Amino acid sequence: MAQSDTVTRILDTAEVLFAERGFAETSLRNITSKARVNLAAVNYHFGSKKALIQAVFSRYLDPFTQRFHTALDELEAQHAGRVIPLETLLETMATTVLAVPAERNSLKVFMRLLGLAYSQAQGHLRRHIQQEYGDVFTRFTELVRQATPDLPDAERFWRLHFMLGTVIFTLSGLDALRDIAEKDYQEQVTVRDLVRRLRPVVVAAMNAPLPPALEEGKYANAQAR
Amino acid sequence: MAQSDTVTRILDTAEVLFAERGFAETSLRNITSKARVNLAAVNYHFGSKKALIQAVFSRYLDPFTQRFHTALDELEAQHAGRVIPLETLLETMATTVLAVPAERNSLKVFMRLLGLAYSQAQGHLRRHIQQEYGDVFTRFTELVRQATPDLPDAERFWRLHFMLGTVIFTLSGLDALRDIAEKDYQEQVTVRDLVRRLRPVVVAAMNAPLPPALEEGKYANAQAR
Amino acid sequence: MAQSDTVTRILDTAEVLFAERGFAETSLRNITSKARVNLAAVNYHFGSKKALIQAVFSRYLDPFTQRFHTALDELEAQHAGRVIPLETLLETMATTVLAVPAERNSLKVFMRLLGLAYSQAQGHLRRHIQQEYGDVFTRFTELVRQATPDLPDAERFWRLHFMLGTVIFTLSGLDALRDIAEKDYQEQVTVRDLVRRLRPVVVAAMNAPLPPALEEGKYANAQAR
Amino acid sequence: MAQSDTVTRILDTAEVLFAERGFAETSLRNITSKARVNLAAVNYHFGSKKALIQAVFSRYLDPFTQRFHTALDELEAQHAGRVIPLETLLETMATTVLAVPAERNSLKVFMRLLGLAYSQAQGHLRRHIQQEYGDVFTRFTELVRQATPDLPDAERFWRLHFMLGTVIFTLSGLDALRDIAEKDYQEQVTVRDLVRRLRPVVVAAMNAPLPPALEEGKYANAQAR
DNA sequence: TATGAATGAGTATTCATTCAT
DNA sequence: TATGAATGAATACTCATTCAT
Repeated sequence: MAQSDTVTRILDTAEVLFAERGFAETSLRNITSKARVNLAAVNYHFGSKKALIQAVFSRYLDPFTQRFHTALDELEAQHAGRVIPLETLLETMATTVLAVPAERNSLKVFMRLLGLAYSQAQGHLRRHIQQEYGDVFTRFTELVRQATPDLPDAERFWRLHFMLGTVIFTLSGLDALRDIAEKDYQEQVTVRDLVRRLRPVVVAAMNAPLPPALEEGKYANAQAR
Repeated sequence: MAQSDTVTRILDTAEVLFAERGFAETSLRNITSKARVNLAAVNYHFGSKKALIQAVFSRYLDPFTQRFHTALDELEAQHAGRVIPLETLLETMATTVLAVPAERNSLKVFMRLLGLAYSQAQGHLRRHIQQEYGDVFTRFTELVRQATPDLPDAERFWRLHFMLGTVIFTLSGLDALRDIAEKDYQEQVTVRDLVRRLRPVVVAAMNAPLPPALEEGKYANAQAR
Repeated sequence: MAQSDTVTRILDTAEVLFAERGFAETSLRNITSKARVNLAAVNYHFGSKKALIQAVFSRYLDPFTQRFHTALDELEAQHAGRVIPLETLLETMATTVLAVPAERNSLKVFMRLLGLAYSQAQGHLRRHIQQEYGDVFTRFTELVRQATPDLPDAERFWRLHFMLGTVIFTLSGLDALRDIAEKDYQEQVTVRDLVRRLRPVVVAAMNAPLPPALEEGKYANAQAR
Repeated sequence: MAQSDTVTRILDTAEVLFAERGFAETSLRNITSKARVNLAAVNYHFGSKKALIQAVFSRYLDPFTQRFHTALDELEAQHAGRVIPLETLLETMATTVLAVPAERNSLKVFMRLLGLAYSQAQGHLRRHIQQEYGDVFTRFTELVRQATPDLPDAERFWRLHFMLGTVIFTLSGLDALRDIAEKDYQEQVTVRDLVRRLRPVVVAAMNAPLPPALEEGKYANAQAR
């Protein structure tokens, strides 16, 4: 069996099982037996379960970063120093992030994985992602800053994360939600459809009025942690 | 050791560990040894690990449902058949959901637990929550429907979930985000502060313009899954 | 099955297998299956393989240290401040060290274990022994110092270790040597017999003339490591 | 990469790792990765791990036997039928055994290996050494017999092994002992220095008075094993 | 009512060796 | 001649659960 075959089979199987059941709940036995590959193959090719998890993500994120950098290069060239509108930035982001999984017919899996990356206690994964892909996000955030000059920095930070939550939560839980939606509203829901619904919501959220300033002392007793 | 003591100690320890590391990553040994309780005590008092997980949630959700029903009763009485404004509904929801954990000084833990309930592969938990607490949510959703008569049902369904994602994602990942925010913007971030920031965003999102209608056939080839 | 039963069975089996094959070459499976005990029992009762190894040693060394301290107390009382002769010290040491394994009918095993403790790469074991039983040895060494006032400290240090080597090497490899000896010299060799043979050798070695002093510069090119 | 290169690299790395951690604790992966050689190379060039262990020893013992035979030839020629004195025999032995590792700057490694050969459960190794190099030892023992005509055969047998123990134990554990000695006595200890200290001790031990004869029946109940 | 002991099934990982190329 | 890939057996250890007392 050629290497690429085994490695690919492991990655393909792993990402599906991880997406279905989470990292801790998926054993290497689950993966290798479903992939019809020797149990030791994971450790041989990847070194450890942690490294396998990271490899699963890299297969999506490596091409993503590359394409996203290219896309941002083009946007900057087109706008020649002028500010790139927020909607354009969001649109580009959405298109690019969906491109790779769309080609691989694994949108659902990828979205679940993204959700897991945030919610599961895989510190190593968060660190890996931060370290490998932090730069693109920094570049993107800076462009968003230029597109929303009236938003205080802290407010922009939080709103970006609010929207990140919206998107990841929705797309990663898509299966369950879709089932309910189709039953209740007789609608066929596609990812593309959801993106259509998300756009006005995200834009409105980013442009929402600022909250009232904090009044001094008002929250003196507030329990924060 | 009195029973209530043991049971409480187990629940207190379990919720903290679950929140920190997730369900699968927390073993009964972790819990019982940290709670300084016999290893068999969990199975003795709760029957199984699954039942313990559900009990941890019930301790928050039982008083919540009770109070939320009461709060909605009062709102309906005050508005005497007229529509309750969306903002009032959201405000009431936020206040009630935060009340119980606030009293127990465990806001952070509760939010993490909520996030886990959605992201971790605990089918039994989702079913348990749906079954035990589905009624209040149905009642709330119906009131929201009356408050947003112009929103198509399907659109309202999705937007509510978009916002659920915003809130759960943000509050459950609060720790990490707070660290970044405090480092970058020298702001002390409290849960109450975040709720203040969330309000205008959620309202704006719910009131965002409708997306353009789907064009017939446009997505014939759309890859949905 | 009572605890003491399982624990004892594990210890009894473990010491025999360790003595026969070494630590690394003896798996927990070997031990538990031969002891007809559940595979998880070792980890339950001892925590880890390392801890089991240490427990095997403690079962010999704990009573040894206790008895040796008592024996030295008595010797000091008898000699009332006067120097205790070297032969008496060595005799007492030999008697005490052999007493415990003799009672348990496991002289051979104990001697092999002592040999392993020195030769196998179990850093944790050396540390454990040093830490738990270092004090008795220090006390003994000091008495030897008083019994051999003419020996330079460094010379005494090395000669004690020379003799330690003699004893441990011989007794721990006893089986093989005994087989050869019995075949070649038609002698039945008992441990007691060997101790009889060892005594004059050890005494002569300790009392051997000092080596000629090192001549300056003579070993300038000596390769030491 | 030339074969000799690979083979040498494996042997060089293996002996160091074996000496540091023992045979069982050193995996072929450890060796090949440190030697920067293909994992399969050991099995390819040596056939098995056991064969590699034997090869490591042969690299020292083959030249040793050859030289030792030559040295004994010369001694016998010089003494022309007369008895060769014990000290001369021991001196020759010591010089020859140290010559090869000294040339390769690996005295420490070789001594550790010798110690391991005796203590670790490598039956195949003991058999291999016995079989390949037994003859020289037999020849040497016979010369020692002639040099110590008053010693009963059995006594000589045991005393030779006592001294073997002294030497191997000391030199193979040299590192740890040296550290202690240098700390406590501010002495730089070289192998040559130790040999100087060993000589009078070994001679004295071989010439020690005979032990008192066994009294009949005295040890009838002696527990030998 | 509570617990220490025990257990069988499971975990990730490492091992020496083989094999196709 | 040499090697990357693969493998089956083994490793120590952890798991939730059960059971006798």
